Amino acid sequence: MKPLVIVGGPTATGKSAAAIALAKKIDGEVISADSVQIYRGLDIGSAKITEEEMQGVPHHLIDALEPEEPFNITVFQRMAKEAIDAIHESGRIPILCGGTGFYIQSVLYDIVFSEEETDLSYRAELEKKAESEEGRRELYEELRRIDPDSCEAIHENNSKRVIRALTFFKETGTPISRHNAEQRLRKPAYDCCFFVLTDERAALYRRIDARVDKMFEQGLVEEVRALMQRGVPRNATSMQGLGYKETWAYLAGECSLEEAVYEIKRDTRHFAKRQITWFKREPDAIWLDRGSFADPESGILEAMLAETERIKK
RNA sequence: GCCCAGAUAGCUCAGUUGGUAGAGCAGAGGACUGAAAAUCCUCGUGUCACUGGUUCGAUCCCGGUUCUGGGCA
Repeated sequence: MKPLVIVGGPTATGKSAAAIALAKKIDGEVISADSVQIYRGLDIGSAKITEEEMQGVPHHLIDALEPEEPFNITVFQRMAKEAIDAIHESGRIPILCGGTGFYIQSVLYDIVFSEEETDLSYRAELEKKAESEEGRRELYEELRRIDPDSCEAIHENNSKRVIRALTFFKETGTPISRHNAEQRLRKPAYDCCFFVLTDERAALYRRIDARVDKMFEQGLVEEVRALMQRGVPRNATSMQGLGYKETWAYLAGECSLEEAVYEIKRDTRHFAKRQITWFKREPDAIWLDRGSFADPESGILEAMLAETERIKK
């Protein structure tokens, strides 16, 4: 199996810097597993690292899409696999670095998704139906008919996932619950070192608050204004990013700047919690807690180097 | 100084016609396999400010004290 290093963890734990430091030591290249940094022009709000910070280490899947373009896990998976293959080809080590656990998993386990959705009208129809409460109930009953196991796993209120289950069945003729059960059995597709950077909760939250304040000092409002003026639609995938949707609301006059800042900090905290939950399911992850090192930067690098010896060969 | 209104969960507040109390937010935990920075689920004991009194029983009624608003001087 080919080697792959993964650097995951919640936001604001120093993943990017750790990945670069490691890349320089083991002759690696970085692939970003981040649903917002992929977009050109979304720099401040995504805490995208700069050219200088990259220190000459090649980075993939950063600035790879225009802000108007849609993005989802299948696009990510395809692009990430292409990058990994190319890096292996050149004899170097790919380092997948980012906070989106779902994306990381899709690569590590090489999850199979269904074919491209062809009938978009069906999905639109379901989405319209989901706007009302009785419509949502009907969708759920429909799901119960075709795939009762999914009803066990998906809550009635989670119409996003109910809709996906229904469209999946329509496209493939098989219940998504069966498909998911199969995918869950997959084993890692790489010889992998999976690091999860973390920190004591209070320290993490302090760092998140500081980072959000810094984003506004750096001009997040201007960044979002420029995207608006460029004509990026509000419902674009890129504008769902934390910091972007709230700043947009502020610029649209829907809330005060203080409210926007408060919400970004709060929602980023919630997000960090969800990220941690995601990584906890990973059985072979090596957790590196910043608080347990006298000097987190060098301590984490040393720990990573010791582990990656195994896959370098 | 006087008058009025408050004081209940970390915060904002509701409530108990007297039988020791509950929402939202915050916080915590979880799910997730084509929007994932998305979407969704679960979790609520706190000297009901303090202190006397009435009462079988007071957070609730009455008196006093302290504090916080607002008004009048």
